[in-house]
Amino acid sequence: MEKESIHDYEKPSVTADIVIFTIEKEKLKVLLVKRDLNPYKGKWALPGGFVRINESLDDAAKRELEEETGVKDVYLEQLYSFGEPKRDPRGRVITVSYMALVNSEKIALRASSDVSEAKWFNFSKEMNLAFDHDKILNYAFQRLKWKFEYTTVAFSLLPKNFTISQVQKIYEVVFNKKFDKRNFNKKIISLNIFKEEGVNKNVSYRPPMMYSLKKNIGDIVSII
Amino acid sequence: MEKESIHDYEKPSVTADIVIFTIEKEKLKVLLVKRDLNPYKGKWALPGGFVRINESLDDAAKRELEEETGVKDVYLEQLYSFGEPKRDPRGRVITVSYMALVNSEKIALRASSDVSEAKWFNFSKEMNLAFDHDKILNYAFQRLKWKFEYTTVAFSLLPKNFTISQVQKIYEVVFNKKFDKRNFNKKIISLNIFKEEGVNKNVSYRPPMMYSLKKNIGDIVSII
DNA sequence: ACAAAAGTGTTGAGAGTACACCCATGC
DNA sequence: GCATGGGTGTACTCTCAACACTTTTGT
Repeated sequence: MEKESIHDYEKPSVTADIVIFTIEKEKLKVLLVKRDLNPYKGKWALPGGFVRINESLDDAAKRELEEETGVKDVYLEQLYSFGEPKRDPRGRVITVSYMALVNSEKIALRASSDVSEAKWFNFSKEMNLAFDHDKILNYAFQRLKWKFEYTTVAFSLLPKNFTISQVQKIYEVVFNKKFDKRNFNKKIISLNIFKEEGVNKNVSYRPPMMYSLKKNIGDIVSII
Repeated sequence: MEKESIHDYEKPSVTADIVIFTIEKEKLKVLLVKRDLNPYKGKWALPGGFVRINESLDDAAKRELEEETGVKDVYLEQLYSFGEPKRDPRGRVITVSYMALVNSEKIALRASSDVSEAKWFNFSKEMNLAFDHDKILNYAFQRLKWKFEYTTVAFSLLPKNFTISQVQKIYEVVFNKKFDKRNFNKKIISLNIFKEEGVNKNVSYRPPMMYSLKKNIGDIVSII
C-alpha cells in the first residue's frame, strides 16, 4: 500500500480540546477560556492545546485539563476528531476532542492564569464560540446524554457519598425534564450498584440515606 | 491560553485508516491489505494512508476507501483516534479510524493494485495485524454491533430490495446468535421503516415479499 | 409428493409509567 | 407544630421471549 513515505506530506498540527462539564446549583456548566490572540481574539473557546510530539492524545487532554482546572483523575473520554481544512484560520489544525466530567466541589480554577481568563458558563446550544467549538460542544452534550442513559458516568459529577435525590437532580439537569421520585428510586436501587453508607444527620429534615457506588460494576446497559 | 504558536511544536503525521466490513456467504468480512514495506513487511493491515494537507478527514477516508474497493457513496463513519507515541515505529503517527459498510454485490476490488495486495478476511477478534490494528478492528466491531442494535446501518450491507430473512441473517452474523423468526419479523415490521416492493418470483419455494427502506427515517432508537 | 423457505398468533413474565401520602428532623 | 425534603406501593400497559404449524412455489 504505502509507497508513500512518512516524509512525503506536509503535516497538520494536532490539538486536544476538552469540553469540561460540571453541575453546580442545578445547572450544567462548561468551562471556557477567553482567547487573547487572533484569530477570534476576545472570543470564548474550549480549553485545549497542541499535542506534543511524545505525548499520547489522552495525556495531552489530561495535561490541558489539569492546567485549567487543577483536577486530576476525573472522568475523561475522547469524543471525535474534527479536521476540516479551513476550521482554523491559522493553518491546518486537526482537533481531537475530549469530554471531562468533574465534581464541582473539587474544582480549583487556576488562581491566576497568566495568559487567559477561564470561566464556567451555563451550557446552551448556541454559545457562539471561536472556531467550530459550538459544534464540538453540542457533540459533547449528545454524548453526555447518551452516557447518562446507559452508563454510570453521572456519578463522576457527584461526591463519593451521595443521596438518591442528588442523583435524580443531575439526571433532571442533563435531560432537562423531571422524573417521578418513586420510579426513579425504584429503578436506580434495582440496578444494585449502590452501597449504603448510613444517614446524613446534618439536615433540618428527615435525614437521607447516603450511598456510594459499588466497585467493579460492569458495563451497565441502561440507567434510565 | 495560547501563547503557544502553531509553529512551536513538531507536528505528527496523521493517517486515516478504514475498517471496511461486508457480509458475504453469511460471514462478516473485513478488507485488509498486505504491507510490502517495513515495518511489518508482509503483515496484513487496515487500508489507509496519510491525510493530505488540504483534505478533510472524511475526504481522506473516502479516497482510501475508493482506492481500495472502487466503491463510493457507502456508509462511512469516523470511529476513534489512536495516538500513542510509539504505535508506529516510523515516527509519530496519529490515526483517525473509520468504519465503512459495503454491500458485497457492489465491490470491485481494484483489479491490479500496483503496490499491494488486498483481500477479504473473515472477521475474528485476533487477526494479528500490523501496528495496533487489532485494537482498531475490535473497536470497529463493537461500534458495528451497537449501530446494528440502535440504527438502520444494517441496510447498507444489503441491496436496495431485500427480504426479511436477509435482514435477519445479517443480524445473526453480527450478533453471532439466532433470533426467533416470528419475533424478528414482528419487531422489524412494527418499526414501520419498510416499504413493500412486491414478491420475488425467481425462487423454488414460496416467494418472499421484497422490501426497501423508507426514505427520511429519523434516528431509530432500537432495532433489536 | 417433496423440498425449501415464507409467513403467521398466543401466552406469560417483566419493565415502565402514572399516581399520593406519611415520615423524620431542626427550628 | 410547621417547614422541608425523604421515603414508600399498587395497578395498568406495553414490550419481550418462548413456542409450531401451514403456505407457496419449483422440480
